[in-house]
Amino acid sequence: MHEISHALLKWYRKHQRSLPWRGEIDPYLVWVSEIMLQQTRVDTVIPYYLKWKKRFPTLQALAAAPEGDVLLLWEGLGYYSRARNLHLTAQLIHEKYGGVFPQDPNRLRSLPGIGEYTANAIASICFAVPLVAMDANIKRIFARLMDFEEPLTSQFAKTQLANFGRTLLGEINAGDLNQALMDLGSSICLPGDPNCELCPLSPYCVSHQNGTQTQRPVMKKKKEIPTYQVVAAAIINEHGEFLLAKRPKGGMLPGLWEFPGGKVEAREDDPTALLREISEELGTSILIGKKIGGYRHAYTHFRVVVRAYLCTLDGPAPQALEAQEIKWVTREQMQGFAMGKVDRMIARDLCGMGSILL
DNA sequence: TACTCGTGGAA
DNA sequence: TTTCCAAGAGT
Repeated sequence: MHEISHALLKWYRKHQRSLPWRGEIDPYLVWVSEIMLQQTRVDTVIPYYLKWKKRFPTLQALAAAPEGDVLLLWEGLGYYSRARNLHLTAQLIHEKYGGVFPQDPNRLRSLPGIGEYTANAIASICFAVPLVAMDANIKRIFARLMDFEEPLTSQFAKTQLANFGRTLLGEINAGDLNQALMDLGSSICLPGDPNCELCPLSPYCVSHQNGTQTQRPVMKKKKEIPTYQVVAAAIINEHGEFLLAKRPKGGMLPGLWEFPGGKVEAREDDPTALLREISEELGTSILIGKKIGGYRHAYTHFRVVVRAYLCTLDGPAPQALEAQEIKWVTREQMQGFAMGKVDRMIARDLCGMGSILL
């Protein structure tokens, strides 16, 4: 074990990546980077991290910001509850901890959006607490080093991984170990086709010796994902403003703005579905005009094919029956409202349409 | 335990 | 085009 960590740190000293948050010890910034990096690639995170650091340089700046600003900066990163939890936790630390980041992993763990991984990452990197931050990279590396033959989802597997990590850690600095393993996992010990020839740990890797490295870790097969047909209405009023709805809490994309609409049910055509959705969501009716565009998008558990139509109101004033809030906004104002990918594409196409006539 | 929650890049 | 899946958390 001692030899493994020695070989790893020797490799890390030479090959570690240069990243905007690498070497950072301000727990606020380490926290922000760790949250952004959850399920998200480094190359995607970097521009967001730099923007964030500029706009919200301190925990106090974040705590004082309006939620709309936070979501707008986050737009495009996905998993938007991360942004709301950052905001929430900043306010919580500001109020309950006097703005000082807690160091105790258990206390960190109790904050919204901080789970076991992130708590251990912050504690190890900022405060040298001796804990392994068990992310997907580290699990994969450990599973290969051990040639672990089962999926990693069981409690038994988690115990095995934790024991292996504790032994490997020994007296090494945990922040260095964690970041070294993550760099190795992202550049050498890749999920699909690991570069074992370049790996400093291959002499100690059981799956490499057994030739099973591409089969580790054993993954459970995932179920198929459905595709839904969806319609959306860009309702324009006499001032050239469009109706946006703020999505409800609890579902997808909470707090983000969208064009009203929804799923086309079985045996419905687009107009029928759209009129039904507008009635349910806004308590009014519309006239459906020309098609703005068609959009394909893949979420984690389903795909959608969205068709958006230019519409006008044909009934009483719309009410926010399901949305948190509704608002008439000009095309120019729309970029100031945080949206998911599909609605942003619709908004973009709307802006490219020039003068609009039904 | 298993499912929900986004998006984009790579193969 | 499709599939995979990335520094996970919450329920």
